[in-house]
Amino acid sequence: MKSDHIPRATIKRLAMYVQVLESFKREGTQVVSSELLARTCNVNPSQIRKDLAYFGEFGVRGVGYHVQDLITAIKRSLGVDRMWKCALVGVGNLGKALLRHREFKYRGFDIVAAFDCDPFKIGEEVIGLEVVCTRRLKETARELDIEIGLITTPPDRAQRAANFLAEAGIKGIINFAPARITVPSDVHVEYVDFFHHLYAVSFSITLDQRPKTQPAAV
Amino acid sequence: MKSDHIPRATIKRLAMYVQVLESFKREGTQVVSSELLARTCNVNPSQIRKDLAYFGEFGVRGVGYHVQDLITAIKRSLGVDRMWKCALVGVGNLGKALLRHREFKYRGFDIVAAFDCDPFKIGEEVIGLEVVCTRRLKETARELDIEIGLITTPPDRAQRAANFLAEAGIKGIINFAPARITVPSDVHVEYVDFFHHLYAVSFSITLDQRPKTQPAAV
DNA sequence: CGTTGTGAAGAGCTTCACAGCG
DNA sequence: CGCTGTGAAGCTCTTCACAACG
Repeated sequence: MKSDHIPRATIKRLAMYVQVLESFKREGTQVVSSELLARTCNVNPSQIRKDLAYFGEFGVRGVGYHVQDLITAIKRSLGVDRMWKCALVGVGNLGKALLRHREFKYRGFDIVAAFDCDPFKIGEEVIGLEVVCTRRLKETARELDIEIGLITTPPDRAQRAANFLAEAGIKGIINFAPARITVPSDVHVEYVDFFHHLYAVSFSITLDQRPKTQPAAV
Repeated sequence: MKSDHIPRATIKRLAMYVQVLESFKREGTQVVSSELLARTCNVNPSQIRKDLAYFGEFGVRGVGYHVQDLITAIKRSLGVDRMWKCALVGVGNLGKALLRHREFKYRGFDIVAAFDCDPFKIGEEVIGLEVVCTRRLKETARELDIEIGLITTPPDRAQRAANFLAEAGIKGIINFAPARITVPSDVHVEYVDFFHHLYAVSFSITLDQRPKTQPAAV
């Protein structure tokens, strides 16, 4: 297969497969079929095989997939088989929480610098990382060879943070601020907004509870 | 229109529209066209009109949409025009961060109880909320009329938390733990895993940088 | 023999194009 | 006149069904 365009949804599922495969690994399972993995992930088995086929042939016919090998293969395909240096902009509640979150480093994303424009925060230390003035972002980021920026500012500061990051030659931005940003076309942006999950649950529950006198609705 | 099935993607976009509309409101804009909103959200204008049409006719032909009215209409459509009582299970780093996150209450999700099974954490207070033993979840949740559960346990405890929540008659679960869970079919589950955004950025950057000697590849 | 990998069919979402209407 | 609301067309992603093969 090895097609040239990979659906966004495939990337999302691959992340899920890794998650599930790692729990299989913890439980000592060495081999999985697409059928078993699919059941655990609530997707169609062919979906999994198709997703994997974008990147190569990782299975053994008649047997299935070797868990550890598949984890390795997916991680390599996604480019997370190495450490990415990240900078965080905006050391508020959310920013601090992310800085303290061990999972980032474990998953291959090392936050090596933290910036804020609040003079009261500059110089402060969060788990051994000194908060630096945002004005010094460009030089610091270049010095440290940072490739990815995490924006955790208030919404009205997000665009400015994005500008600084783009100027610093950063290649990718994950924006946790509830605001849209515009960046040069060579910078990849991802928006994190987990509230839509809360909204989705709220919506589903509300639907269930709305009286269904008329057959339509739902 | 008022169709009976609403795409998941529509819900996600509606959440984004609210976000963007609220920033328009902050800036004093009173009326927006689908074209302007679309440009800000990076989607197609008809997409927006179609998304809204699932729920009603909120616009004025020849004019556009009144910002505040549209916010209200979308929130009502999603069922977030009221306060939802939530319980949080797992008071670790992530759990504490969510408890401290003001945005939850602001967006209509009030975390009124926090549970953990670690005896050292039980009794501890996080922003004025006492951590309660998970074993008392069922009674407490019923007492407080809790409808939504947030799981922030380690992955191997997620299923147990889900079981407790389901038993307590909870209608929806947002699972922040990196693990799949199974619940009775009347419970709505949403998985929050923002790492797939990091993976997506990692993947995009890696693609850009991979030498394209052969036209196929990746 | 059982499971993968994959072309083809199918489903669902997005975009177009324009009628409808303030 | 301009923008919304919407049926129809277009397109992408998902599922099916089976050949390929360890």
